Amino acid sequence: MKMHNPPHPGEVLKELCIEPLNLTVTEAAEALGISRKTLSAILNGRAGISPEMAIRLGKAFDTSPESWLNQQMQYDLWQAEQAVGNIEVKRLSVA
Amino acid sequence: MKMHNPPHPGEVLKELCIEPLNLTVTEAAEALGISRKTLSAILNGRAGISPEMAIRLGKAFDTSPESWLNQQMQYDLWQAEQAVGNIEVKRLSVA
DNA sequence: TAACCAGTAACGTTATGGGTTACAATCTGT
DNA sequence: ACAGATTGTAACCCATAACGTTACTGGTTA
Repeated sequence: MKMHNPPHPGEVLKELCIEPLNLTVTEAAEALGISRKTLSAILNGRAGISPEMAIRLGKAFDTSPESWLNQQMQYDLWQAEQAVGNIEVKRLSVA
Repeated sequence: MKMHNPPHPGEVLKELCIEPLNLTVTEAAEALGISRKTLSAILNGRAGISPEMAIRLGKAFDTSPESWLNQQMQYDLWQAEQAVGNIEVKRLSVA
């Protein structure tokens, strides 16, 4: 039932992009055109990947913005499912 | 180059879910457990699909929350790409 | 020791989701 | 034509979140 909680995209960013290239947070932030604080927040899971940030990451690391936003979506969805236990919604489908 | 602007998920929701079932906005909002105003905003493209809303839509219409969030992601990404013309980002990839 | 690096707290700005209430316009059925 | 339902939307409130600057603190290293 795919019950594994998805990693925060910031972790992936750190482990797959920043660390392999031996980049400091300061350097990376500068290259991305954002503040050191903002990147730090992302890397430490205290901020999500915004659409604009996904574009920046895509350009910097030559990846697709969608891949970043997809990870973020999986993460957010998981969080939301945990947060709201069972919402009361009437079924409206034909089934 | 896939230069078509993605439809707002609200349009899709209206055309594929609300209208086919002959639901009024008021009824649908009530069934979803949200305010009429909130649903109206979504249907008219003035609000996006939040993760929690995607869960509600998934339960109500027996669809996957991911499908709604995916549409929202495509829409947001396209908007962001239009908004920020060309952001200045240094390339950090190995290539 | 001095320089750099990272996390983070404090503060402000802007944007967005969501709720309630209320009003005006439009259907719709009797 | 009149009454009720339906809808968009404005006004106002609240909470959250992204982003920035400044500044402090602790750790690492040349």
